[in-house]
Amino acid sequence: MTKLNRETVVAEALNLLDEVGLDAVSTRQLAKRLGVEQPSLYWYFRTKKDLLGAMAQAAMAPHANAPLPTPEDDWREWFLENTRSFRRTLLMRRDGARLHAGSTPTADLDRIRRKMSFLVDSGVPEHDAQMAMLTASRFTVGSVLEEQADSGPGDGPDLPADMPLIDPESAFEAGLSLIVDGLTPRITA
Amino acid sequence: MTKLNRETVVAEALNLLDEVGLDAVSTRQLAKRLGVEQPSLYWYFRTKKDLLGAMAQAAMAPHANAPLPTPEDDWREWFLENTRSFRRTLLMRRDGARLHAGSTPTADLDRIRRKMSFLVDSGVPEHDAQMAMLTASRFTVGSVLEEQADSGPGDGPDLPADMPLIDPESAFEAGLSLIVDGLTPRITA
DNA sequence: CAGAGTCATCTATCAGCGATAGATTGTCAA
DNA sequence: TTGACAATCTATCGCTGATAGATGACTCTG
Repeated sequence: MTKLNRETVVAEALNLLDEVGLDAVSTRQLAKRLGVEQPSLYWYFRTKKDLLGAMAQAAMAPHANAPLPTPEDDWREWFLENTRSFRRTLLMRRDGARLHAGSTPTADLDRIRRKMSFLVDSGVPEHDAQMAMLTASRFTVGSVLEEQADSGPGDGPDLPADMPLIDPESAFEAGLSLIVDGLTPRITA
Repeated sequence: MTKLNRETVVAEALNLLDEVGLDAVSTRQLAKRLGVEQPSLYWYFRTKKDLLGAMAQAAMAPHANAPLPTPEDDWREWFLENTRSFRRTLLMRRDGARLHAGSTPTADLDRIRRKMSFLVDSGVPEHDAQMAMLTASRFTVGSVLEEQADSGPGDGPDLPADMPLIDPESAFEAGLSLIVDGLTPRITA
């Protein structure tokens, strides 16, 4: 048996997550997949919450490792794309938004500061830049949370034809535009 | 023993929620408080998810029963106040946002339509009105979710003095302003 | 080479959970 | 008085996260 380690456990936990959903991720199912007994996992993680935290961090890696903006970038386009990247990453995993929201994310402060600096250098007042980043991120989490909400059988209440059930991506783009359009007139440059 | 009923169970469940938090709400604890054995609850609720759904609906009653806008209202002021009411209601209960997000809310379609009509009558294009309502509600859920995130001991990572930890209400108001400001220039009236 | 130490895993077990089956009681109607 | 139905009970199931403590397997030291 190839030896276990934190990364292997997290990787397999994310596979399990994708297959069965967050509520069905149990230490026993995970151990079974790893060919190991359930208490062995506790050598690598003090609690299941710790495991879920590590899973959340790993799941967000694509967004956390995406390139930072360069001074030539258009702030508006960058802000849109950055928020879309966040959303795409949440959508990559089943229940990605719940997993993310349930963890206490160890934010990469340096990364955030670089993004903020870029916006400030582009003419966005610091306070507005901070609020816009926060707003977009919370809006995104709220959106994906809803988009990924369990659509089990007998779930959806009657949809009246007169309010025609918007597609999640369009709704996200519309909200994102609203936020960016609210930010735009505050530019000083 | 005064007889049990759905409402009593839900009311006591919400009390329990406030005391111990969502993760610790169990049918056994709830039954104990009601002076009843645990399986008895299953007479009133088919599953625990059903109970949580009823709890969510009851918890949102203050917002769901708030007065609708009148034609004299200023749409901007009303939109702000409506979103604040939603936030306040989520904040009234411990883990209110998680409880709400975890349920499949049986939206009161007629209420929503009346709000939409008000906005449209105030000059907001229908599509923009719909997107703005959605955006504000998702932003609010995302915000309160974060605000209510378990702040157990040893939770908060080091806060550097240079990014000074914004207060939740101000951040919410700033984001809400951004959304309304994005909507404003789309008015046709 | 012997022994000590420590890493990683195991077995066994705990208390708690949501849920179901089926017996039992209480109340009201025919 | 009997029968039906509503509401609750007892007993139990399989599952969960977590802990204690034994065991095997390396590795380093003398």
